[in-house]
Amino acid sequence: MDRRQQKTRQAIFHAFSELLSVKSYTKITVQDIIDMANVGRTTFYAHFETKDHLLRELCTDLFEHVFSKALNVESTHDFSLTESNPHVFITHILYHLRDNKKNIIGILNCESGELFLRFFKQYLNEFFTPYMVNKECHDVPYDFLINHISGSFINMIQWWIKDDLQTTPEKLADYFLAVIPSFCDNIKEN
Amino acid sequence: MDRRQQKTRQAIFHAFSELLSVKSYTKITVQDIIDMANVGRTTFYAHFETKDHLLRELCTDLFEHVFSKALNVESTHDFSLTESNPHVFITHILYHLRDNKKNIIGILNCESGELFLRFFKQYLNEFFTPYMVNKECHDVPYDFLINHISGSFINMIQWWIKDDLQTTPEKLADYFLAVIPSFCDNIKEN
DNA sequence: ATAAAAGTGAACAAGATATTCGGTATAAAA
DNA sequence: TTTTATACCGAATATCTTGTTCACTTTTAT
Repeated sequence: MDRRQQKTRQAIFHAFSELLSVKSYTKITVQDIIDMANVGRTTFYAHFETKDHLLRELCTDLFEHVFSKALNVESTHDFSLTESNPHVFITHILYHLRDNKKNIIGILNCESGELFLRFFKQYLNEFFTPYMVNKECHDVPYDFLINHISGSFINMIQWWIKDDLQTTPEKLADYFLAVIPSFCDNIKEN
Repeated sequence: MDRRQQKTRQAIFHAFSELLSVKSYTKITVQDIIDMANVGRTTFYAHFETKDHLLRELCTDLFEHVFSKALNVESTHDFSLTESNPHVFITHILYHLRDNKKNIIGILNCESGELFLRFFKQYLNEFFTPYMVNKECHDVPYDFLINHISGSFINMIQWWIKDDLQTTPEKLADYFLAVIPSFCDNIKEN
């Protein structure tokens, strides 16, 4: 790929990321982005169809990164039977989110995280699914439960950010597992 | 208050409500609203500073209504010691939400429910607080827990709407209580 | 060296927000 | 009933944002 393309693409991503840590997504204009990225208007639209597509790609990159690492851990360890695994993975994800603090804060900060959250939830659903397969013991529908777990995770992240990421990932993972019924069994055996 | 004011205000609210059941909040323009409400542009801005303020007021009205009814039940019954109360109240709220289906769907439908959800959560926090006072038994911070419960409720509503309100309020209240640890104790004694 | 690809900036159309202003209709007070 | 205040009207306007077009320049690859 052309070196110029990479550079502009990176410049746009970087500018967008910077802006997200300052103001919320809806308030950011394309003008803001191209000013900060120092690229032409035409160039922006050559790379990204709309501002939404840019966000979409940023989210994809971010989650791909965060979850691939988490899933690497999963593949190097034999995960299916180790009882503390959910805790390990959750902690990992939280660490990676904290590393990307700058990006996610702007997206989640109070308003307009819909797109981000939809992405996030999608990844989480996929992520949590393996832990759910044999948990039909609860008297609630499967998709209600998975929705509840993923939603609770996201909700926790928002709480975390509002608290300015004071809580450690380990402690947060504890809280999460303590409050989610499906995983309670696992954690209480420790 | 001037009769004309009431009429236009009501017309705007009604138009807005109608539009919300057709298209999502962000897609609705002020032009749409004043066309449907059949009022002048100036009039709209005389009543509401911005479109956001209109939504804000609509939300306030809605929640005021929903929760006041729920709290009425609370005051007529002796709530503090009846074990099935949480279930009764939650069911009530769900019924009222279903009655206002038309309004909330447009706001929550996929995008841009931030404002609504913030309001909702605020009310829910207040609502759930009395049930929390003596529940420090869990090994998670109090505000984490209340955030988790309110968040789970909202998350459930979104699941419900996506499912086109198929589930009955009673069943949904069951699911909710089954999945929320603080209330598990109550429900399991039945 | 040259053709292909990428970037530039200015201009433009379309659509939305929010304000202004002179004039009209209506409600409440005299 | 007349008067007065105020709510409403609608057209015009300034401003902002998005997304496109076009003629031109720079960079990369062969």
